[in-house]
Amino acid sequence: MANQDPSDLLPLPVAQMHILLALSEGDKHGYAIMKEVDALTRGSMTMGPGTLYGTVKRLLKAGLIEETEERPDPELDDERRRYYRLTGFGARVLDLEIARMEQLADVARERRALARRQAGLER
Amino acid sequence: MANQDPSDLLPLPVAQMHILLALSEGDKHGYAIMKEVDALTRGSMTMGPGTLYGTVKRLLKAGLIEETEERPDPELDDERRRYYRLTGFGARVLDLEIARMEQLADVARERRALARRQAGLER
DNA sequence: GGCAGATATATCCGTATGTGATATATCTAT
DNA sequence: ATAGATATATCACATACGGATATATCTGCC
Repeated sequence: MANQDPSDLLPLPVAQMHILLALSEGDKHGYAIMKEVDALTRGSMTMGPGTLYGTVKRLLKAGLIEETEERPDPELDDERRRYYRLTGFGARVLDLEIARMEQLADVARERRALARRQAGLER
Repeated sequence: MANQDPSDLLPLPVAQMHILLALSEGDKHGYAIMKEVDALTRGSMTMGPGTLYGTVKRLLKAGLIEETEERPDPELDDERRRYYRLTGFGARVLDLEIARMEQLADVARERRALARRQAGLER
């Protein structure tokens, strides 16, 4: 456990960010997370099993996600699955990471616009 | 060289993103880049020399930045410095990375807002 | 002149992260 | 029954990051 300051974990590695985001919709099992990432990025980011299961292990260890015993309708279920859930701590980290990305993207966009304007004037 | 599709390089590692961003303001030498990153993130991200020089090497190799012979006023200069410049290719990659971050942050914010609303209703 | 501290680059090494390949097994639809 | 999708897991390699260390120069100050 040992839940430190969530901002210590920033910037969050991309794979971790994507998994937390997928789980923010609700509990999901590993394979479903992979599909979700694929869908969300319209295929521009494909997360293979190596990245997925390795990263899930790290997220569990860091307490950002937890495995849950709750399972959907037995009809829809599949024994093999292992379901994961975002913890409160994980949600806090995710929110901070989103804010970090937004801030950085904002500053970056401004700078690039300025740079393009200057390049234009020099011609 | 071998300049492939810039989108192949996404997502850009954080350190690479920050260095490209620093250079989007104009040519800079390594140490100045470190300071810039520190300033831009208000100290929340400190880039040490290991990360800096290692990442610069990768960026050069990938053709995202290049070393320039142009130097400022001899009065302001320092022999030890090595100046770097964003290449056209690097600028394209940076723009794509900014767009990726914005898109992801937007979707993420929406999802989190929705999740919070649902958590509220369940109470 | 000499000293202290900031500036500047560079490399090393351990750790963290990411990815493709491979393996194994179960489920689903035909 | 069998083919292909679903599902988890691990391995080995590659890339990325970060602290520590080393070396040297510059700048301001006394």
